[in-house]
Amino acid sequence: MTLTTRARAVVQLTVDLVILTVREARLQVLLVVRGNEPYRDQLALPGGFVRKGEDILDAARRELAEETSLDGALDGTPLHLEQLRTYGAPERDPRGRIVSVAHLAIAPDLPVPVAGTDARSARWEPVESARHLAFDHDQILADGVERARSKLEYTTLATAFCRETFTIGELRQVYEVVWGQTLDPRNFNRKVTGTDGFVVPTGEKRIPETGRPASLYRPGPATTLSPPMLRATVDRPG
Amino acid sequence: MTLTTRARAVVQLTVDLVILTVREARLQVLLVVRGNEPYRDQLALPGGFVRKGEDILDAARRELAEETSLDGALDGTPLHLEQLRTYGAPERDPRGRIVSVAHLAIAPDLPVPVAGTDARSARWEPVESARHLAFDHDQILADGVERARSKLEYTTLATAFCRETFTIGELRQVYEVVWGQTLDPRNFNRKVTGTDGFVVPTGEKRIPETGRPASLYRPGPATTLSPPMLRATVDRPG
DNA sequence: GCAATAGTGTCTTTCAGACAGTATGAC
DNA sequence: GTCATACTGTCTGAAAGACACTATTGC
Repeated sequence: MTLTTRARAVVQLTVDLVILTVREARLQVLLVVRGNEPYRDQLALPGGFVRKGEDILDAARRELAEETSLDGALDGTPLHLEQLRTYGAPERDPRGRIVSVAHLAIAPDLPVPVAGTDARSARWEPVESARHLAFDHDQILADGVERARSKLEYTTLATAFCRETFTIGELRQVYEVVWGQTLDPRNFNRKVTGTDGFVVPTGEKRIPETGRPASLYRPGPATTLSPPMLRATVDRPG
Repeated sequence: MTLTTRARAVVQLTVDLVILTVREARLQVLLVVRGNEPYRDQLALPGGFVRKGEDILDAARRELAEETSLDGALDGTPLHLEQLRTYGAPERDPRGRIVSVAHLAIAPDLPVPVAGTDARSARWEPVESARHLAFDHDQILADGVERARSKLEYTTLATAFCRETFTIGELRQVYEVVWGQTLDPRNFNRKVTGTDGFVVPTGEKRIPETGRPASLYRPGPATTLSPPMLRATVDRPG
């Protein structure tokens, strides 16, 4: 039952994190097993309370650093972190009125054992099989994935999924995995290298176990893509 | 000075509204003169406190209805209302820790005197001249305008600026005013009528004071545009 | 030379961008 | 017929989509 009164809501604030990566050719999300009630022993998105006097984005950065043990940066390249949206249904948390400002983080394929500073076990899970999460985290995850998918279209976000340097093939795999569709390597190559400031060649090559070495690139100065990358759109009428 | 402690933040929640419309061939925003401290007698975005037990979106709807005297709907067409982003810098409000969930609302050119239910004077102001607002509302307004601009590209949001029925010329004016650039009427017409589900003809015509009558349309079922409308992009490198 | 992966060139089609003239209604 | 506004048709250029072969390395 929901009671609405004239009284002002007084709430506690949390940040929740949708941390996405591409691992083993799948889009995966970082989940934790909750150590406390409510939803004890259930899977949830990492997150925590905003502290008194702490900025919301700082709180998200703090949680991200704790969960990924990376201080929010990898080899000097800061992880992508942006506010996603705020979830504040009155009954979303049984402990009381707790409003969560969800954030979206994009990480390269990190060293496998991602250990949080606390004893909670953190693990990567493919987004399709990440279901029945605690609270309204199914919804938050879905919104985060959708945001990532659409930002690949008109921004250079895809490079945030890659390590400091990467091959065009790796970048293409990011698109293929996040969008769930295959892309023509020739057309992709033409588009990426023909878009000013998307990627810049390092001049070096990565030698694979077998096959021809691939040229390495690093992210360019551009942040937006125009014209955008196009994916086969699924239009859902109102 | 900002003090960060281990203690959890306890905050009050507000909703602020960026209500945009196209009036007199300009993009305008609804502003109110604050009746109370802080920032008394200064211009601000309309908004108010979320009530105990009240959902955030409901609070935004309530404030929107109060400010526009339209109960969130015009002739049965609900006004467009979406969450924009959350602003929670610790010092953003001198009264204490108050976190604001800003929303973006799009309205057609409403009947001129927009009177709030309370005695505060509300008025339309062109977005370029809406400066020096209370709190961090300059930033919120800028973010709202930017959101509206970019959503015109890949969604059918532009119809939310129009009344129940509209001419292609009126729709084009929305794009021109919001983007601040002129568009070729022939190319615009071809694009809009050629995009499936964007607009549907009503079969009626609007007879102007002078000149040839224009065909009327109403919004179609499509919500996203693909391929998107393109505006001349200003790329800002990272 | 064989296996494995990287990388490229051309044709076709679609669509954006530029541009000027015709149509319809009121007076 | 004049004024004012609505509306349309064609050409051009850019870029997406489809498609198959060559290049480089380790073995």
